[in-house]
Amino acid sequence: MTESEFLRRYRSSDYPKPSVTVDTALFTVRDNALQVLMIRRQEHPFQGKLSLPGVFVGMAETLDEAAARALYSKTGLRDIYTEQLYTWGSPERDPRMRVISVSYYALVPEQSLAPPEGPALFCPAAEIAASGDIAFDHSRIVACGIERIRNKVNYTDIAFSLVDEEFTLPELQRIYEILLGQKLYKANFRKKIAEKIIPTDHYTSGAPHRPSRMYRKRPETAG
Amino acid sequence: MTESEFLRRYRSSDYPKPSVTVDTALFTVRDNALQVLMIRRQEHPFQGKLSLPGVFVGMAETLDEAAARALYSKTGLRDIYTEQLYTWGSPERDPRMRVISVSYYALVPEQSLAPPEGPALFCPAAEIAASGDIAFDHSRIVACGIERIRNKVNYTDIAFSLVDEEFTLPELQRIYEILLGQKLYKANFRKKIAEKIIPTDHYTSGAPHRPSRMYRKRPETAG
DNA sequence: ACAAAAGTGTTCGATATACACCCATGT
DNA sequence: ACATGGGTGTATATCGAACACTTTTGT
Repeated sequence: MTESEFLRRYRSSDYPKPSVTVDTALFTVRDNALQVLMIRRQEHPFQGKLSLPGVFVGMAETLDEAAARALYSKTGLRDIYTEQLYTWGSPERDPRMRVISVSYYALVPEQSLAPPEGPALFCPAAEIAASGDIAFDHSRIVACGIERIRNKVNYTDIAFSLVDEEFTLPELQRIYEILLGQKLYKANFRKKIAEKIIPTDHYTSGAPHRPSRMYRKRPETAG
Repeated sequence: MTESEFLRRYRSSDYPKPSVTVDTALFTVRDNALQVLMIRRQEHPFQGKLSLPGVFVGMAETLDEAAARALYSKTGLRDIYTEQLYTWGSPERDPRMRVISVSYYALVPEQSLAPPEGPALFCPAAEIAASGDIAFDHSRIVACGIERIRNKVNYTDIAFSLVDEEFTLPELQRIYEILLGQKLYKANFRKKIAEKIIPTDHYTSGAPHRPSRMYRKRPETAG
């Protein structure tokens, strides 16, 4: 039997088929805290509880596309920093039926976000991660996202995804401090990121102290 | 409508349902190289090509259980170090139908493995990752596993999963060197792992040089 | 005695930590 | 003038890279 013949005879309904969703934790830094976009559920199951924005994976889209679709529908934003987190497959995680959830996280600067509307709202991520009253296993997904972010801050440039295109170093340092959960020394911080940034000739103004210079992220040097 | 009423009326067949598999890359160090267990496919699709051992996820089992099941059926081993890698969801990755693959990797010491039988065989992982002639996207999964291992070697204890319960430091160092792809200095290596090991009073013998002491892994200190 | 590999102490340089000080602005 | 936070130089501690040397076995 040739491969094409095999494929013609193949009956995919012979195999068990769970549903697959993509649930996305959208993080931003607001009010000196890492916050995550949650949805107050209007429908069963878990009506009234908070959950992450999620979509069923369409039969013709990739998982990344499904995540982008979910984010676009909630924020109107495209080209957000997005990364797959983990896949959750406990048979009891959804009371309706067997649902396997591929979780993603995304990072956006606060400035690029419109105020959330309708059932969407931002919540301190640490509180969601610690709460026992969140829909599905989404509390654990948020916890997983926080951990991943904290791990990657020090050896990648993900923190830059949380500031605008042009930013000051005090701003950027505050982001690092919030993600790491600790104060950093100004001088040391600047030495460490010096190679990752490019100065502009813009300065802030209006504050009752010395203006701060604005910078851009230096494009990654390949190799 | 109450939640239980909602659940009674819910028709899960209204939603798209891809198939979900778990594909597991079982790594070991053999012949001074990182090797991975591959299966020569007896059936379509990709008949005759190499693929990773995989199973369809049963409707009542977790993903971890599916991975353990796949490993047990190929190796007869239980309680192997196993970790989820990444989930692959391109619509074209399987020519039969839409299949989403949750990939895992596992690490075992060579000594605990029986010689592979039937269509199973060990292949140098780097070759599989570089090959363009592997079934599905399994070449990329292996590449992803190699990268993950290399990243985790330095800040976790995964290398210990590749040696027996009792091991010598030259043995362990060779594992590290193979995973990292570079020679290490004996003295520095020993200083670094000194806190992770406990000496036994066993020694190797028979070799035409000084015997080496055997060690065990020190149990993780919580906190 | 010698080869071979196990095992240990010490130096050197890079990096991170900590602190001290200067600078520019609004009030 | 001064309070406030932006911005920079310098000393110290810590860690890893590199090397030199000693030890124990089989032949």
